[in-house]
Amino acid sequence: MSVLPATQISHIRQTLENQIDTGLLQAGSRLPSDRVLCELFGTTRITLKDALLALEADGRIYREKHKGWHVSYPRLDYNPLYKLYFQRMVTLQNRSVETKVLATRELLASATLTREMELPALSKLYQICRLRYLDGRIVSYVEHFLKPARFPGILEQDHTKSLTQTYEEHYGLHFSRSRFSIYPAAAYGEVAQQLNITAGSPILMIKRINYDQHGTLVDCDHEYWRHDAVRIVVDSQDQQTADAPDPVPVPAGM
Amino acid sequence: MSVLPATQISHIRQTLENQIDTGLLQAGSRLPSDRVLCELFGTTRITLKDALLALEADGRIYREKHKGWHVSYPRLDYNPLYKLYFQRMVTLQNRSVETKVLATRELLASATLTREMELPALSKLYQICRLRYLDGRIVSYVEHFLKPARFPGILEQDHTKSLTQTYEEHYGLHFSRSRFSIYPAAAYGEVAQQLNITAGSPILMIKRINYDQHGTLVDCDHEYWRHDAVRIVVDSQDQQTADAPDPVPVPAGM
DNA sequence: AAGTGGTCTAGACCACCCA
DNA sequence: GGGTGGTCTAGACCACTTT
Repeated sequence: MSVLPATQISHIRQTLENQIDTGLLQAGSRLPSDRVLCELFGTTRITLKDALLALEADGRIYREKHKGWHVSYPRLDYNPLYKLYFQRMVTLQNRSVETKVLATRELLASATLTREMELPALSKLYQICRLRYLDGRIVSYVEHFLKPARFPGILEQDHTKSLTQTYEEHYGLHFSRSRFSIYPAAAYGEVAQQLNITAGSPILMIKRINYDQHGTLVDCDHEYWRHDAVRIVVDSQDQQTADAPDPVPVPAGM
Repeated sequence: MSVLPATQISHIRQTLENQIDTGLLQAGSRLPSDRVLCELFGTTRITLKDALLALEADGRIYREKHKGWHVSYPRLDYNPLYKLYFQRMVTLQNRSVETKVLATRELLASATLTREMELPALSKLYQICRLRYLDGRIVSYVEHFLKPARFPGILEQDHTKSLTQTYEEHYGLHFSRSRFSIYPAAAYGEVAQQLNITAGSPILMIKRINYDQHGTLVDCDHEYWRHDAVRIVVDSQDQQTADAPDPVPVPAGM
């Protein structure tokens, strides 16, 4: 009764999707090599790749460079309104997180950062680069940019645990406010390398700007997420934000 | 002094990106046809396509089926905490929105919807399908699912203006709370067709469940956004949500 | 009717991973 | 060293849009 797929690509996609949905292919399990799949579906590597790319775009499968295609795991719920400990957000979902520090350095703020953090020209920043593992798998590459004046000596500290916690314990700082900007993008260069994905692969970008208890902008971070690993969850219960004044009726016809 | 790109793909990508950044290619303008670009870069259509797909994943260019590649427009800021009128959110950014109603019908809730809306088995729902245009371009395909008991006769009304407004004016309803779930996905079938994109193209999925002033779940909607057309913006200013109790310190080493 | 993008074939070589 | 995925070539045919 069902309509036959119009193309080989959608046929391959639907077949694999079906095998995943019915549990024949489980989360984390590896698909056969592309040459084997080509044989299986009687097609060429390019056609097969188009089907796999569509499943990747949909977050159903993922790949690590030179290590084949795997079935994706359930997404982590990321709630931007749950401000304090990222680690706690993860453990509440019965999952585990690890953090690896890649580098800490002082640098000159780029043009984009200068704008985003409202800095004067030629400002210096501290940068902390980290890699986050969810249940043992790499899920995000994170860059923190800190205003040096507020965090003397922080580059020498241990950053494998929560940075937010370090802020509180050593600098008496807690966040009163964070501004998030979230959008789909692609990974290149260092980011793609660290996430172990092909340049040009889709990711989810999460940028965050943080203000301390005095309302002062103190740091920001750029999180590059594997796009199949996360879901943004927001609950607007009885909230009214500053930039949402009393609503005015909109003219008809809009 | 700069490192030469390792591959043709990244060379093509960087060249086009540069032309866009410097304004030589402006938002909305069409790239030359793929055969012309192949000639220009001395490569084949498949290699060129890989480069264009990477730029598409990054939201720099977009395509309409059989109509070529175009430079993307600036993203719309979408603030889930700004609850009331979507139309107003758009006009505040000095942009224009239009809505086209595609279909209205009564249907049996799917398994997924039944779970998401906490319905008993075999429930009926009203469905309203709409297409949203931002500055004249299609940006999202939206499906609303309404609990029929709460909205008698609504299928016969005009849905080209704000649905939220209709709720208020005709059914004395306003939202006290909305739960959002946002994640990257791919477009297939009806969605891809209406958005005029190729099946398997990346999109941004925004699911929303709405509660009225009595805290009762009344409707939900599924928004399929062109993934380069939107950015999620959240400001957590002094907010504490119900599912974020007093934070407990996390054991060291997490 | 001409031109465009979408799909598809049948190969090749290389870089990287693992045994 | 064998197998894998990533890159790349040089074509073909079809569906769709535009003129």
